[in-house]
Amino acid sequence: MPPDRDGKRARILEAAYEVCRDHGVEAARMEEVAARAQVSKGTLYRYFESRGHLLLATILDSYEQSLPMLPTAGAGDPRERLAQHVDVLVKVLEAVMPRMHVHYQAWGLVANTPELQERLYGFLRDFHVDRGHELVEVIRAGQATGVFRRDASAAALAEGMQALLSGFLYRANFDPAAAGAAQLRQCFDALLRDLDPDPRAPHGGSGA
Amino acid sequence: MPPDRDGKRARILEAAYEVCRDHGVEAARMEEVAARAQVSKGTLYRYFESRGHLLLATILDSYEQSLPMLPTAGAGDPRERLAQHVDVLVKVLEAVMPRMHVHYQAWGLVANTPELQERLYGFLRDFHVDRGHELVEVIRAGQATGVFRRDASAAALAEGMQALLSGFLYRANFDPAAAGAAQLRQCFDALLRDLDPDPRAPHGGSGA
Amino acid sequence: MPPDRDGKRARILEAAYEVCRDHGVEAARMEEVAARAQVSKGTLYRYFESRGHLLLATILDSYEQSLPMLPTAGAGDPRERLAQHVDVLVKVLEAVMPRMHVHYQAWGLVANTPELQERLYGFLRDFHVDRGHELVEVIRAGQATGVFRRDASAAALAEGMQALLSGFLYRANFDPAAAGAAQLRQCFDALLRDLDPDPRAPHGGSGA
Amino acid sequence: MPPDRDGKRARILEAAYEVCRDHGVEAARMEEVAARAQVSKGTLYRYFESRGHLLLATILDSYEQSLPMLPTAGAGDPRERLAQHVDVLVKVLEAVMPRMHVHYQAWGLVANTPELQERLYGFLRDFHVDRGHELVEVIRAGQATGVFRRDASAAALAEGMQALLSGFLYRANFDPAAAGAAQLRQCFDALLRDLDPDPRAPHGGSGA
DNA sequence: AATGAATGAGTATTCATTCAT
DNA sequence: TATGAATGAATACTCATTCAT
Repeated sequence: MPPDRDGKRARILEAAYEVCRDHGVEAARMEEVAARAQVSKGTLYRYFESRGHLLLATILDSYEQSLPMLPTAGAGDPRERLAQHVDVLVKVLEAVMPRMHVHYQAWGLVANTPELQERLYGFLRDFHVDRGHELVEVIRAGQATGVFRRDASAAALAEGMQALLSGFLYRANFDPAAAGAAQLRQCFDALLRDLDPDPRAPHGGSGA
Repeated sequence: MPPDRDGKRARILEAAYEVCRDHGVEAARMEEVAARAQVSKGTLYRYFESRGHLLLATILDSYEQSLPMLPTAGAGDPRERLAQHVDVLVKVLEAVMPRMHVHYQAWGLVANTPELQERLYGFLRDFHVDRGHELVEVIRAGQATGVFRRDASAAALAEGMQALLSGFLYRANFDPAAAGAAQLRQCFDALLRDLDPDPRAPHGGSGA
Repeated sequence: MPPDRDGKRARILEAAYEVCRDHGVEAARMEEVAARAQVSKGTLYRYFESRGHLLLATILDSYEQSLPMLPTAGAGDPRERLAQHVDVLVKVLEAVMPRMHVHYQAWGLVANTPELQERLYGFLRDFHVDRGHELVEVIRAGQATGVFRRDASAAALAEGMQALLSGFLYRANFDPAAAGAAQLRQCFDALLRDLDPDPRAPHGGSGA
Repeated sequence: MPPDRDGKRARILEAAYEVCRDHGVEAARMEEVAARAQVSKGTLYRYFESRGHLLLATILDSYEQSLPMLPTAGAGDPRERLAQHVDVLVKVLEAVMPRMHVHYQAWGLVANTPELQERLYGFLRDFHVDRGHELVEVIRAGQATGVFRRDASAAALAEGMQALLSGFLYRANFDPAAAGAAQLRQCFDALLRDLDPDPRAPHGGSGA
């Protein structure tokens, strides 16, 4: 793990992503990655322990790069903050979708290397858990102030929101037309109507 | 593709699934599949064009085997029929979850073979579309009879239900505790509360 | 370890020996061995676990092939039997000498593989121990009948004979002129004069 | 080849020997040698042309270091001088034995480089020839004064002594228990008994 | 002189696929 | 039809050596 003198590490990751995108993760050859990054094969191994480490790093890096900034959890109208979250999740769909083909191939990559598998799983777990906490917090804030129905399960809704996003990303792989941003937004609206205070009032969400 | 004299084809598929489950899809070797199926390697190629074809068939077969019977779309109380659908989807989660690792690992393999990719994607697309139609039909039936809120978007709810299931299956890979049947059911409940008839008149909310 | 249908195993060992002789053991490449044996690289691995196993087998096989038949330990004049042993050891020198360059390279080959090292060491140990027992037996027989001096140490002489041979083989590597058969025979004569019964009588050995 | 400012050359040779001893000659990497010698890899190449040259120098240096001072050929009782030689050879066995593994492993490496092979072989040849001359001289001196039997072949005995030592060093590699100092001394005794003056007149035995 | 980052040639091994029996 | 021995393409990784700093 050298201190990355000339942005080599970044160049390698970029090159590796391109190769994965063009040929598939499994078919990505170290030689081509090196050539695209304009470094030698040996240099690849100064920055990454093995092909598996490089490719997983590439995928995770690509994942993070494609994630828009999450809304900073601040004080404000919970309804507005939740709407911001919805906006972000929809943007995540749009940003990550083009890279889903590469991301999904990570599952095959890590299957035979416990260390890599644990890294991938840990990354995804942490990501979901963190985002889940934020969502729960926003919902609870709204329930506290009475703008959200108090009987609704904040946990279930937070998980549901994330599952909707994941489900759309999954489907985008093989049916992009059915997994668009507008459709996801509609699903969020339907799900979050559960938060409308009784007696049913118009939902002030981000609906079109 | 001989007509499967002695159940050999099924034996091969079962053996292939077991090998994939035990060693990972990528590490599944034809030799071991043949040995487990008690046939020779040559025989494998009488039933399947290539390793990729066998693996894809294994995934699809395993997918189909793990799907409980979908409720036959019949006439009945739409609320009850929808509840049956929910039950089935939850059961699908439980049935498919143990096989998700294998399913996901196949992604990278088929990605390198356009023919196989199209077959996998087509299968999944059709599967989702068919199930989506059934769900929409049930919801529309309920809306027609007035037991479901008419302003709700049947399409969005149908897609949302499927996305929730897919999202849970995705998350079950790396965080099984967070993706259990009870949690999925809660999400369905929250989402489908959107169908509760509005005591008041429609007000032109965010529905399409 | 297949039953060696067409003498393939022998062909491979022969080819491997030739490659080792021509390029050195360390530089022997599997590809060239396969080409010379007129089999594919894959076939090499059906007969030998690894390059190391193949090369060690080659060296040991070559060692055994170059060993003349040892005199059958039978009843007879111990002096004559001992002379036969001397003849054999001298023949061993002549037979093994051309292969010493290859044999000595075995030491580098096995250094990093405990299994192979143990095999090589065991082979050499057994070989020396067995031959040592035969020599000791012959000398003791002569001492029993009085044709050999009883105070001589049979064990020391047996070990000395073998050490002389090994020492000549060692020296033959870098100074073949100094390690010829005639010189070895002279050394044996000098050493075995220790067996002449006192008072000193002419030694009836194999001296020229 | 700088004049070895700070004992760097010696440090490098010592480090190289240790690495060879610990990991085997073939597995000895320049990087680790440099690290142990606390110099950079580049410095290694200021003192030694190549890895092969360094390794050969290491072997030869180690060989010379492990040799106790040979008895200075002076005037004195030839029997005593010969006994001193025997003592030295036995000490050589003890001193060199621990390093034999390294010495032997070098064989395969130098075999691939004619220049290095010739240097190693020349070194060993010279070493044996020089020592042989000393031994012959001592024996001849004793024969001249009559303390050694005149018919004995000084050349054969000198070669025999060296061969015994080499043979013991060889065997020590794989059967240390059988190649101890006491056993070597016994062999020397048996061989050199050939020098005992014959109480009776020479009878034209096998001597040259 | 010293450093150590970068280079890139070199090769054992695997395993899907074939085809003679 | 079934077999399984034989094939051989394909590739990650190492490490001696160099040379810009």
